[in-house]
Amino acid sequence: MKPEPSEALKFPWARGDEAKQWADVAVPLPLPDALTYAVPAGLAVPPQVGSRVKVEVGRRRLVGVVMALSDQAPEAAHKIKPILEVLDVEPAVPENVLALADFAARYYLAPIGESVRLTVPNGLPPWGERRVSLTNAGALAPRREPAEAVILDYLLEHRRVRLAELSSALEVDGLPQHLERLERLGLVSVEVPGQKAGGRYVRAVELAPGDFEEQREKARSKQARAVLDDLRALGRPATVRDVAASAECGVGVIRRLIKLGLLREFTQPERLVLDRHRLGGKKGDGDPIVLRPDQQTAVEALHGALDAATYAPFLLHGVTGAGKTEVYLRAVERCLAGGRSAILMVPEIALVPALASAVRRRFGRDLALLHSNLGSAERQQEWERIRRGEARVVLGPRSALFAPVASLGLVVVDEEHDSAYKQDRSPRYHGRDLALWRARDAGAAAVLVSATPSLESRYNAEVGKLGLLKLTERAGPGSLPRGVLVDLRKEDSAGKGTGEIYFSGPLLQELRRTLDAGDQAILLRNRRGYAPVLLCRACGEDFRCEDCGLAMTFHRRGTRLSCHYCGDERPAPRRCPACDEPALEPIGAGTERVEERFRELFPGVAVDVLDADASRRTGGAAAVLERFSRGDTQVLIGTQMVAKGHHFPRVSLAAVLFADTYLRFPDFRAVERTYALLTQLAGRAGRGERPGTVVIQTYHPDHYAIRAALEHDDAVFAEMETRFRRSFQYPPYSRMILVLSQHKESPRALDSIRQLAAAILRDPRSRDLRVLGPVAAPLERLRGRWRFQLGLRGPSGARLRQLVTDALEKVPATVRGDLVVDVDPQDLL
DNA sequence: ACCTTCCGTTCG
DNA sequence: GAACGGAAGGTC
Repeated sequence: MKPEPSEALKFPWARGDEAKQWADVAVPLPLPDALTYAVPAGLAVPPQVGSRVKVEVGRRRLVGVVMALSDQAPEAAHKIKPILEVLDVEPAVPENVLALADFAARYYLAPIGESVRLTVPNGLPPWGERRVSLTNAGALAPRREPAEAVILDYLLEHRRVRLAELSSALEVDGLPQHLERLERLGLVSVEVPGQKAGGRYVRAVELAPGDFEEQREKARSKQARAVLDDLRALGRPATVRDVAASAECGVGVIRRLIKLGLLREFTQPERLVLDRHRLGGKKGDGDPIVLRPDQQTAVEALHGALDAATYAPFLLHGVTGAGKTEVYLRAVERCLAGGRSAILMVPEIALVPALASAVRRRFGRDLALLHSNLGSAERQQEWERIRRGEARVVLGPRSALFAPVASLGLVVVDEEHDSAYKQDRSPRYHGRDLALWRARDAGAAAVLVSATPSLESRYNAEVGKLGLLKLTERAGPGSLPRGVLVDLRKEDSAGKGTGEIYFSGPLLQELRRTLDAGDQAILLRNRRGYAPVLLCRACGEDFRCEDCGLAMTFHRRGTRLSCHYCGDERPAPRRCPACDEPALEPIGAGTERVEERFRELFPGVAVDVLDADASRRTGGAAAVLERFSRGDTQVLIGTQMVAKGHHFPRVSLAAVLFADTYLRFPDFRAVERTYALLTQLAGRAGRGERPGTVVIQTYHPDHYAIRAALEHDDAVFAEMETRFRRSFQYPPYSRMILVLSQHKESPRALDSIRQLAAAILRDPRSRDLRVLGPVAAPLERLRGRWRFQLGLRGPSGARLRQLVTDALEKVPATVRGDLVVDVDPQDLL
């Protein structure tokens, strides 16, 4: 029963929100909207907007996030279930982040729950699946509070238990709050399923149960007795290392005691030490850099915007090596000085270890570093540091945009043109575009940074939506590299085997010169594996993936065939299984084969491969980059990863073996991608004292993207590409939505997309649209499902989204289930 | 008559 | 996304 307003006046201590009896909760299911739950009286903790709550959905128990509270009963006729439990004393998600998630869900036509899931550090895994265990500190800590003592002692007994078990075994009120506190104190660790556990496990020992004196007799040596005495005095388990140190004995003594059954050994998660991500260097290292005038101008513009503390978006455009990083790092400093926080986004943090350590050096403990290798507890810890304002600089990939930063003053989007900012599953959000939304919402400055800005950002700068900050010179000693164009049409093909990648005469010459001078070289080949096709010369069998219908890539390492589209793998046969002839021939070349060929051509030269396979194998891309950076390897062969923003002063040659890989993609952004990749690659050469050279091998030597990259003529590229986009009405001169229909029965997939197309075309508002399709998608079949797509272009994004939303509602639910909507698509595959 | 599998529906 | 239930198809 809700109190009348007059009653509330009579009881002024009654807080307003106590009257809220209904809560809209976003749950991790693909439902368009939040579900309404009742707020039962007598909850230990009242729910607030942003609180995580446990609720029943159907027969399942899930964790959701409260989106809104209301004192008005919902109109709906269905039953309303109660909130079972409130998991956070303070809201886990600040309202501004919730607003961002809500906007993302609506803009990208995605389920609210999938969007809200991004706002909590480890998503919203099913309740009860999580496992709780004790850390060292938890085992050793004094028991301060009865309820927590019960929890800790239970864990001491049972090691590692499912949360559901813990909550049924212990009759502890407010278990989640206690666990949350204990986890914050580092006494327990909560693992989230499907994610790497936080920290490593260490061995720990405790006294075996039984009579102590009796056992002490069996110990025999003085050191062994000391071990037992110490452990008894401690009263808790301890790590092997700690015991050994305290008893001043070797680990051997302890091992013997375990064998004798006097000690019990077990493993437990190591206490989290985030310092393992410390990247060297201390705050304030390094010489102060003197800015060039163009940098100075940019910095002043940013400082002005930060001081004004209103929304101010910029495009920072400058050639590679122009010192863009220094400019935005100074902006971050100014932002901190003004008492606000900054988010710094990069496409893939694993590929920029040098930037990460530079930022660490500069901001020290102020930095929260988010990356995909964080365990769940580590991620949570970083998220907490941000929420409490301990860390005011957040460095991470697109997901960092959802960090619970309280007073945001600046968002930086480095390499803003990079398509890694677009998430390829729901919600299909673009980190750069959402960054601008969040900055505007927070009254913050935003800086999009690139040497090769996306056409969208160039356009926005032109129409005044972004303030243009241009850096025109290259900083430091390096000058722009000399370009060498190799026309593959004219090259003598006598020297190359079937479909092999070709080291042309000019490339070999440049390579020899570089290696003789003791310099380093980077070779780009944008395909991993040994050969994209394995072909039987006798019968024509070409080993296609059963689920995708595309040729599987041959990997010589491990002799496997792998489908690069669905990830399926199988052993590669030695002779053709169809005709039994030993006539299998690898056609074409990926990084593995380029490496092989290189070793033949340059025996003894230290070479390394950087691609998805290699970095999985050798302990991460960072390790490969580190070896190259130290000079342990002289040549780096790899996929587009090698072109990212690394700074290697000793690289004087960068070459792309086949520049046309993207050019033929049926995608209007193919040219832009090629240009950005080639320009970035060229930017790797000649960053030190020595002048650099870039070699481009291509069958399209006259293409403007290749010319512009070779001659560093950004204006020419921008003009040509703008003309193309404008005359064909492609983004940014239109807005686009791509709808994909997929089903394992091809006619069904086609029917679904046809129904949607019909619903759209029936709508009079579709008059000014350009409609492509329905047509078979470029990847016609993927993971066993046939794919058709419908491309829609129109002058207004909002109207386009509305039209699609309405059409989706008119179509039966089964049809809708086959469809995937991509707003502002980056890839048309 | 009974069981298994597929597919569509629903979640407050 | 996944659990449920009805329909369809197969089995004794």
